[in-house]
Amino acid sequence: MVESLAMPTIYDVAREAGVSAATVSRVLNGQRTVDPDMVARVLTAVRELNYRPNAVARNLRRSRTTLWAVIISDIGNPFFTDTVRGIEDVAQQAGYSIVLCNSDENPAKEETYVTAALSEQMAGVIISSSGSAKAAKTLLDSPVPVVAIDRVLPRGTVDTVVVDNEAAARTATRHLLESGYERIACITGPEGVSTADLRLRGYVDALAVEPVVARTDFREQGGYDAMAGLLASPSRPDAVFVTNNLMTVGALRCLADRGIDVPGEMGLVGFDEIPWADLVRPSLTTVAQPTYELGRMAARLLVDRIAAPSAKPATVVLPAELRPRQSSTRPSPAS
Amino acid sequence: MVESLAMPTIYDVAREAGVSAATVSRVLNGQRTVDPDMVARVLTAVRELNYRPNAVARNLRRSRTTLWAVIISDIGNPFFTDTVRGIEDVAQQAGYSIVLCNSDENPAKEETYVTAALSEQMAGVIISSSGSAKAAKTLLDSPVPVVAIDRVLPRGTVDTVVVDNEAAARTATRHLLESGYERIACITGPEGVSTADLRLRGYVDALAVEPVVARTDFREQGGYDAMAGLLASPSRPDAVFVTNNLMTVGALRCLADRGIDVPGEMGLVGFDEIPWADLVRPSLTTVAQPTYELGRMAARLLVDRIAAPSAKPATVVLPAELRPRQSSTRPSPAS
DNA sequence: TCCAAATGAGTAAACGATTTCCTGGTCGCC
DNA sequence: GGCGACCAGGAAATCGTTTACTCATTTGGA
Repeated sequence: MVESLAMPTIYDVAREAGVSAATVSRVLNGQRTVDPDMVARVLTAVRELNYRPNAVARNLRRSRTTLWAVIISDIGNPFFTDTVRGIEDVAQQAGYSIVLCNSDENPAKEETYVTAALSEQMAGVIISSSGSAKAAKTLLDSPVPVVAIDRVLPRGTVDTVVVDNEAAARTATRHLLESGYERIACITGPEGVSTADLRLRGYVDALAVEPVVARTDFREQGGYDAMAGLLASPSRPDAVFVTNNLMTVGALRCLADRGIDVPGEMGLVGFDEIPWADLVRPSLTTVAQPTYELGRMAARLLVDRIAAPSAKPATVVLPAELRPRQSSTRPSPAS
Repeated sequence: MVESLAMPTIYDVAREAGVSAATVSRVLNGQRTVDPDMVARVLTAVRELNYRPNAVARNLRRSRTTLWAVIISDIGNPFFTDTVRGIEDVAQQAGYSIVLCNSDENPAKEETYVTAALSEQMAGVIISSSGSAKAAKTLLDSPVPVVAIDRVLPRGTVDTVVVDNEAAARTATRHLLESGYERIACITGPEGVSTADLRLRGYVDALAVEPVVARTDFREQGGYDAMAGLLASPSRPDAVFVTNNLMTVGALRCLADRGIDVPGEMGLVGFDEIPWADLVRPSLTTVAQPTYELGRMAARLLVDRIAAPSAKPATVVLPAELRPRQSSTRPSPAS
């Protein structure tokens, strides 16, 4: 077995086995029956030369790939961990591999990844939009199958998998009201990102009084700063509904830094489950999403879409579930 | 602007602009100076047709790509979040994009991703090996530039970026000893994974007495089960050094479920920083790694390796830092 | 003014696989 | 025995770029 710098091609294998390149291809792809003796010769040649088909050439010739781009907005968000697993499990089953692209809530990065996915002729795209209208338009103008997950695509009529954000936010807000909190604020994400807007709407909807809203990014530092702002404001709340997990952590850290008692002085409900919500003291009340199932469903929709590109786009809405824990359980005023 | 099913090719653009395909290519790649008038015509044609170069064809022709495969062992581990960011920042700078592959600590999956990376002619691979000797051999036998990160590659002489695991484990164990714990156990990962073995060695090294070791996977459930096992064993420890973050969470949850007081009844030090280590009660003593820097360094090594494929492989060892918090602070026996 | 060098654009040959088309041989059936 | 269907294998076209070559034209220097 000679090691050479250049990778062996199918012609090298053909020469070594004494057959034509077409035969090698047929052996490797099992398209047509090939003489058993030749099969054996080809396979040994493949092993001898340590031959590995060049996927780039194959993809060009076939003008399709077996890759999905999964464009998520924050790889550091545990929300996406299970979601990606769900996608991956279905993809594997269907013969696709996934490549993960982390846009980091940055529209420019998102656009880069979208154009890359199109240039690379990806078989499909699953995207949690960071709100870039340009990226959305690029995708919609292209023939590539797309599924939106977690967040709807701006102005997009594509397959979509989301949770019932508005209803879940209403439930969370009502829960705080029922716990006896009176001045409930909301910390939410950027305008134009569907989850931020819908969860805000649910909160406003459930509230009888004037809403108190802090808009920030969906990151931890944003949550920290927003919480600090609310604490300093004249309309200081006695409870807060935070519309994603990272901002919840930020808010929590802000409260801890200032020694503010949760849930005594400040009630807290966060959106998205957090792996350690029950380990922290006080334990965190959260709105849990069926993350793994979201991923599975998105992948299934993508498989179907690839099979039937012109079918009518579907929207799947899954329920989210309130998990009441200590951070929203107001001690009785007797104490 | 006519929408057609087939993507336009460079020849469509050439025809539209009234030039040759070569000229279009030159305009788009800025190789040589082209008549400004032609440049303008080409660019409008590109816009008209919504043309996007086919990266598959380009890669084939150039016989190289601008993609790096980053193969990590667990996407759910926050350790990798910052690491991937570090890699990404350097990659972007150097004109590469990264595709993330999650092996999930599964050697078979890892092998799949390795062969995929080679087939797809990736420009380089950064890998945190889950211990598959086969995957390692495949990589080493190939001409693709490889950098090992976090964990050394089995039997591999490649560029490597790690922390000083043994020293850090010694420090952590000594810290528990100095805090007054006497029967210190160690929960570590699979044999053959370098971090598991080296951290164990550091622990054994620092200990004067007979070590108590539980081997499991690097996952949360494994940590839970290992902790449960230690609690039930005759040689029940009064402190435990856990060699990664997920297992630490598992151990912590096990202790919480059984109502065992930390740090009173059981001291705890975990390897890897955890984003919420200071929010949990008791706060967690950890060995923090320079995660972002690990990623940056690995990416830099990869850039260098691509530039000089036959240079001597380097190993970079970065320091890890003990962050003492409550979980290892034994209350004075007076109480 | 003339020649060499430089420039700019087009033609066509790669890149490495898959797949269509074609050829020669075998088999089965009348 | 003859004819058509079938089969297996090879030659060559093809996917969409980039780029080595070619050639005409311009430029600059002597």
